[in-house]
Amino acid sequence: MTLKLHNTLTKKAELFQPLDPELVSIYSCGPTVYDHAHIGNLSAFITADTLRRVISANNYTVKHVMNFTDVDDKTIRRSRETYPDQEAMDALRTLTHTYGELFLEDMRAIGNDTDALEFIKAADDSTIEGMRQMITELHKAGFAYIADDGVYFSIDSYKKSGKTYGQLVEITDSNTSEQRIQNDEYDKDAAHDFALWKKQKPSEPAWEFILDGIDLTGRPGWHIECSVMSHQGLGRPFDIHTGGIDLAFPHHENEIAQSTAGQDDPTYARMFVHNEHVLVDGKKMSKSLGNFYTLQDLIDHQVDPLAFRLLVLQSHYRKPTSFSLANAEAARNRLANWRVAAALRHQTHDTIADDSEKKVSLRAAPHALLEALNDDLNTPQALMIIDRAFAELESTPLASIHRHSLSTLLDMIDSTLGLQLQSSTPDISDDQKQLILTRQRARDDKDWRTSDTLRDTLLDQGIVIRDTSHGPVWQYAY
RNA sequence: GGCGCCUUGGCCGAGUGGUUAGGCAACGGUCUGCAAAACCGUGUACACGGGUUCGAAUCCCGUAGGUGCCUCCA
Repeated sequence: MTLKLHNTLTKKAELFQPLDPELVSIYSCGPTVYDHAHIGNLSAFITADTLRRVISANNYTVKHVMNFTDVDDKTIRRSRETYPDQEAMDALRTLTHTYGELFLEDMRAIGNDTDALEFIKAADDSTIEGMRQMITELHKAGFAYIADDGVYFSIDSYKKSGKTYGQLVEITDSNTSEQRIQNDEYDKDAAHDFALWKKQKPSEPAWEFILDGIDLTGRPGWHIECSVMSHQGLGRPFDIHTGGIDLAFPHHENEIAQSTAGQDDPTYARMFVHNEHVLVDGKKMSKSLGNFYTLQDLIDHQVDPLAFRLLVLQSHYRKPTSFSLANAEAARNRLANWRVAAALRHQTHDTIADDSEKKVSLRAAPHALLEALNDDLNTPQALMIIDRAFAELESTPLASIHRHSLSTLLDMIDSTLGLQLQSSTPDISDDQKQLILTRQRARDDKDWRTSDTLRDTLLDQGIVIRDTSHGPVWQYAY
């Protein structure tokens, strides 16, 4: 079993070989916690979660770090608007804590395992201290310079040290708006130089920072946050860096530059795995276009958050996903059908009447599923395998379905795809089972009135009875 | 302007030189105490124009349309 992943650094699918076979290291760019996440944001985390699940399914132990960007322009601006009476720092903490918690709720709702993640916050004291140290080192080594509004990273110095800027996205003269190098002491030297640290502006939260005897009290730049947090969480280099494709440039490119400037090892992360966007009407879902849905919007439209997860998994992570409520409904129906199959495990047995070779797809499915996922997370292929296996179940009498085979497949689905088919379909109560038996006896006696009444009773409890030629089968009503 | 990507049947969405992807929806039929389900059947799919090839949705060139990044963005 070998796992292949597409690496943005090489633009190719590569065999995944961890630096340390005992512990795979993954860093995922997390949310900026200034507002509710929209479902486009969430889709990136579904991809990251699925990636970790698949690596785990290959029997690796994984350390998966995700950051909270809880200090930047947007969090500061929003916190001042929302809590104008609080001190700047308190307002920032209040706002980011609130949305951080809401984010975690959304994560769990869409099936992402937050317990498997280690979260690091940019505004934590230890992170800030790490950033001060890193900036100080970069400055000492000549890769950073002090301007009147902050500290900048010099891409020119970086390139002169023999490193490559433009590993993820090709940087050409024509797509940089300006690349003249002027050694002004107090200005951003080149258009692409980016801020490592920004000096405090009036009524902004700030942390002390003295560099080269100059008081630079202020706050970190965006890119340095992730370099420091990944370093603190995973060391350097680490195995896989994930994020939305929009982060490839400049964010990840800049992370690479900061983290490898002056280092002997030119590697920051071995692989970058980037997911494509969720589209609405063919356009990227974004706050600025206003064409976004939050998870709550979906719930208001009766879309199960896990159906949204299935919708995301229905398309390959490196292809855009078209979102519409109609598509969400299709995913919801597909998930409902899968839950019907999952509920069958309570109605089957470990010993089966006939062990014919009919259930080929069911038995082969767990292995085929992992094989598909190991092929650069080919979730659409994986879903097809599941559909085939479940379709086979529907035409198979309960007595001929081996419970163990079904449970094995469900375990594989839930562990790799996180669809929670089993926890969403618990067994029915003994009373309810008795009702089904009583109803069946009434049917045998052709007492339709009693049997229909009992069927309605069960329906009121959310359970649907299907009378097959092999006897009654129950499922949850959706 | 620079660097990319995309265009598959009603909708979504895999495939990527020759063999039915799959889902959702729709229509017809069988079965059924009723209901539900199930089962069987039904769709002249690969943007357009050239080229390569025994053979192209798949490779090459061009055209059209769409879209992403280059500024905060998952």
